Amino acid sequence: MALEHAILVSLLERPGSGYELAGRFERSIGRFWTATHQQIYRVLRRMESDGWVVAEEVGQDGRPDKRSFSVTGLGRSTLAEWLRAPVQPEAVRHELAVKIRGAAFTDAAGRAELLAEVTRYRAEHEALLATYLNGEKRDFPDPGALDVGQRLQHVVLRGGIAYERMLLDWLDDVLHTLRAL
Amino acid sequence: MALEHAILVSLLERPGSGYELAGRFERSIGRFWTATHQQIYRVLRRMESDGWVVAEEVGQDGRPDKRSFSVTGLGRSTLAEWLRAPVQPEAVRHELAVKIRGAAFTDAAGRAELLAEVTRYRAEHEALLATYLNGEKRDFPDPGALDVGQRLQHVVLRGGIAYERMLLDWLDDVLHTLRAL
DNA sequence: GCTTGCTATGCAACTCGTTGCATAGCATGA
DNA sequence: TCATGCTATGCAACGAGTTGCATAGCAAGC
Repeated sequence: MALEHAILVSLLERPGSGYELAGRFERSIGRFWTATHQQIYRVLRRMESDGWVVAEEVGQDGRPDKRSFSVTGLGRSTLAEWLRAPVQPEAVRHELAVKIRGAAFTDAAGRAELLAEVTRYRAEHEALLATYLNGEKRDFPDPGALDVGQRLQHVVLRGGIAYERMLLDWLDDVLHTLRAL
Repeated sequence: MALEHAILVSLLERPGSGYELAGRFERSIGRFWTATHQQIYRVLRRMESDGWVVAEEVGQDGRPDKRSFSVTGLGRSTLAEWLRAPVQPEAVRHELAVKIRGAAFTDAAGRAELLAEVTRYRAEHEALLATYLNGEKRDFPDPGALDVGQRLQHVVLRGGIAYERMLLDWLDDVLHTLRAL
């Protein structure tokens, strides 16, 4: 498991509350590690009791208090240790690929519906690519003048961009194949 | 959840036992949907009691009997229904991306170790790409003469190939970035 | 002769992830 | 004024996935 570590990285980049973290996991970090607020709160509580993070109560007027977390020395060294460990083989779960192979066992109407769904899915990822490219322009306008953290964030974002471009090309291939069936 | 559906597709392509399925999930299907034998046996039992698959006892000499499963009409229509449903947004879990962003919070020695790990990871995926390309040459030597099922299997394999090529290019970018830090 | 490995299936315990729901006050717009 | 939506946190229940272990006989190599 590594939600803990994704949270450590995010909190090192900037301390924040569980709610704020959930927001980041919807936006930036969620590009490469998804999590719901439930998971985040539960894991944060465990991390706090293990001494990886500490909370600071922040009173706010008009809304509930929030607990802003930051990473302790122990948290930092735990992360460093994890960074040294080999990358675990990923659990691949590509539903669309299953559906495409499954299309061999349905009729023409079913394949037509799949084609429509692939088209919708493609539009979704086209929009996502646009978001990434926008974010790149906004956050890394001058790639020559970045600090270490930014350069690493940029190379991860370039990975997302490369992935989306590859995906769009492949989806065109899929659409072509489905139409030619 | 869709392990059920991945199993349905695999059993429609060719009936087999839980053990055989586990093998396929290690090799071909596992490219886009991983599962252990435990998951497979448990889900198969549920699918059997729901009437999606039926088992045939096959006696074998010298080894335990096996139960070969095949898909029923109900299983087939369940799959058709699932094929019509929209693709669920995927749970992205890219550990390496977390580690790369985490590298901003470690020292030079830690970054050197990460660089070594990325190099190892790259070699692994280079080998995987070679396996895919070999499989393509073996299974689809004449792309003009394929039936519907094969054409769909081929386009999914092309997706795997495109993914691995993209990944290798990106890993080169990562290695370059880490070295230039 | 012994170990290792393959076919073949399964139990038990545990952790992780998901879903639905609850609270609570403020801001915003219809 | 009423509904919707945002900030902020949490419980409870369930389903999915992982890990360790167990059985059992045969084949192959050291």
